[in-house]
Amino acid sequence: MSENLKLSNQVCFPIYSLAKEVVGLYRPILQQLDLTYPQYLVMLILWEEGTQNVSEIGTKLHLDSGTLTPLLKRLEQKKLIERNRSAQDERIVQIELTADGQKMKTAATQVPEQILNSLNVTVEQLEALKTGIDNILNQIRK
Amino acid sequence: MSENLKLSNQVCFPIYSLAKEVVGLYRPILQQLDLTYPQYLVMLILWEEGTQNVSEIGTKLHLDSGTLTPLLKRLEQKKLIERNRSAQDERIVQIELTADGQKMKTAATQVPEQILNSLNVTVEQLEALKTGIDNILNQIRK
DNA sequence: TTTAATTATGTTGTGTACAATACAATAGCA
DNA sequence: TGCTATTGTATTGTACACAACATAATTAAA
Repeated sequence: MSENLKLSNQVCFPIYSLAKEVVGLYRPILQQLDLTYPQYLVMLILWEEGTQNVSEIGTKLHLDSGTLTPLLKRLEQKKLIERNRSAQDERIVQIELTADGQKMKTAATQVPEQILNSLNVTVEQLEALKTGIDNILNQIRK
Repeated sequence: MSENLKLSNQVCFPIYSLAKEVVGLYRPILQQLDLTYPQYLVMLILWEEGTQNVSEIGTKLHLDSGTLTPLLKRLEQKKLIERNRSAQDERIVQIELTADGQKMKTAATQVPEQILNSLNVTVEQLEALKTGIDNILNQIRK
């Protein structure tokens, strides 16, 4: 196999591995909030942008309803969100923070700092990595 | 929130997203071999390095037995591998390619090329990304 | 040599992740 | 208005992914 062909394995596997490591870094930190990483991503969107449709959340996180529906039901069970059908269009389910969910935002402000610490790399390294990843994501998604 | 703190979200989420996109790129290509991406990774190891313990595969892929045992049983059902306990140490399960599994190696040589094409970026971009990812992986794992 | 610790794998439970499908509600159009 | 296509969500089935625990075999130590 030529060197170029090997390269795809040598890049794709580290991408796959790094994502698992990153989720693993979040795990003990988010455990204090009783959240998983995908659940945290949903909460971030609600904290930043307020009430959202299921499909809006799905578009932003690139997750489909088969993933989101059970995930959102778990957040609902924890009393962090409410799921209500829109009166105007009954197909739409609005996802809204509860008071508990809103309150969690304060505790969650500590998460990024803890992650940055455990990543243990320079801001310059992170920014370079972000640029490289965004380039490839744009190529793949366009 | 300071810009630096936002950075962790702005890097970690793209890492998480990119990994899903990459696995998604492999999906239609590997479908022709009736393999998933993690199954393909196991087959790659067996093609390159021959018979392995479960734990050796787990170490190389950073996967635990709760993931590997059912995955390996699925590969066994497809007659691509055999699982045999070692006579010397009966705790050890040796994972060995069948003739069918060995034969698949030829068809699979086309996979890296197809992935490189669909990634649609330059080799330089890929190598830069690989360097960035490997740096962070080393930091996290050390 | 009996016991204790370690090792290797398996099992169970929870939680993504996505394809395929279903279905109800809305929108667009003839 | 009625019909059709589209939209938004839910359901089902398959497959990871990992924590926690269980179990059996081996090794090490007293």
